Amino acid sequence: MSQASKKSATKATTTLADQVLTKIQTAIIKGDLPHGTKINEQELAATYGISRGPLREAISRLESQKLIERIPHVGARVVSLDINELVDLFKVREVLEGMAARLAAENMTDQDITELTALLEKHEQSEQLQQGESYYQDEGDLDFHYLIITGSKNKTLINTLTIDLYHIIRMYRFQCSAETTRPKKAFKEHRRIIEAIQSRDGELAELLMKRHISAARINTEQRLTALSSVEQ
Amino acid sequence: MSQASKKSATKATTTLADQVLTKIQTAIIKGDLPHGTKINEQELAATYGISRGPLREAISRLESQKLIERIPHVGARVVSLDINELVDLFKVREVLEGMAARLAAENMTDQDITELTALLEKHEQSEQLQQGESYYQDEGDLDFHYLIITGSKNKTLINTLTIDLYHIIRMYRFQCSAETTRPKKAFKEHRRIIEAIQSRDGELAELLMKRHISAARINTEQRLTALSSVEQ
DNA sequence: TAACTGTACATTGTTGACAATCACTATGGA
DNA sequence: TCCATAGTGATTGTCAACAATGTACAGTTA
Repeated sequence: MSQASKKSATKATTTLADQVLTKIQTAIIKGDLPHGTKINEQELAATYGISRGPLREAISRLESQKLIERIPHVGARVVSLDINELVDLFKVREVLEGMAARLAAENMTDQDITELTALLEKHEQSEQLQQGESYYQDEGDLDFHYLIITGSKNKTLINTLTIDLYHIIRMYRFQCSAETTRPKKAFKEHRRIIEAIQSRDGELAELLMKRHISAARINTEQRLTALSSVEQ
Repeated sequence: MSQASKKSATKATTTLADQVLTKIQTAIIKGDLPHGTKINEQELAATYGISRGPLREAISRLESQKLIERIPHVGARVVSLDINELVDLFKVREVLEGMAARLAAENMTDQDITELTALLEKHEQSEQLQQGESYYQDEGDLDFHYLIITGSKNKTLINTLTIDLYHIIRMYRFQCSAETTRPKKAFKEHRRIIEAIQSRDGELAELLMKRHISAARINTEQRLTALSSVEQ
């Protein structure tokens, strides 16, 4: 009965601002709203068929997710990726997700770990199926990291990573198709991390996660510096 | 002198939402709006003499600063401190500020370090003057940490610590007068951290900062568990 | 008495109009 | 030609009224 009242929560009883928020989120992440795009309030409001009120609410949240930047009386823009800032982000990720892996090894329940291994096996299959296609692998990789983050059971850590930092990471990944060059390596690294968590070796899990992200960072740096030198 | 510019900026050409934001911030941090207080929009709007529009904007930002929590169609409440969550926060701080100290040792300019040592000496004087008074010491401690955080020159790290996490830390400190019991110890720890940064020893700076925050956490845990057992 | 139901009230979500501010252009002067 | 400045248009900030939702209370029924 209480479920009957809440079953409609699927999409019926959310607020307008929430609905539009997710739409704009995906638009930014997928690149439909490219970096640096000026956000015109009444234009966007008209696009989504809502008033400026809820739109501004959505913009406010997007700002807290670092997906857009706002200047008073001037307006909002989709955040633009600077290589140095991206490297900074990776370094913070390295530390925080390393911590998450350590805590996950300590605090995950056995069932949590079971789910994690199941996810890994699912990746193994899909990876064999679509070798070059990095799209799903990327989303799967995010799921992997997400499970470990939540497995840490540290609320501040979870919020910081999933709310404050991860949206912009998703954006970057989607638009740069980050892991295309090293999917097999990344997959092996995932497996080792899980093994460390299974054996409740927090220290090792932290070390491996740090290396995993560090490798991704270096890979990214090389790609982007090469890219920017071509542009010039 | 940065505080002087900050003061004038408050009333110059900021938006209404901004002005009210800072007012509510301090109200929450100082405890004028106690933990768990329901936030009534039109009531607060009337209090500050503004409309509900800018007030909702301010609430939105307070939410992103973790000072209040919101439920759609129900309302907003001032966040209430749970001991476990506070410990979680400290642990994340430990890792991130440790990282900040390491990066500060690597990236701070000589002038940055000069300012840092000047701050320390200022603390030394004021500490001798007002032994028991923890008020200023707390704010000074925050300045110390703030300088090191910004000294890391890592934008993501700076934003995460100063915007996403530090407001709630300030709230806790102010209301629980955290460091009253160990001001001298804390001061010595500060000095050693600075020495490590001066000698550009990032590893040592990180270690010392982690210990410094860890000690504060343990101190806090003991105080709060004692407090809660008394309440029961 | 306890639980359920429906109604009335209070609060939040949404809207469109109005005011304040900024960016751009053109005009004038040096 | 260049710079400064004032005017114009567009955009954001603010407001007050309206709609939708949740909450509390009263009344009814088992």
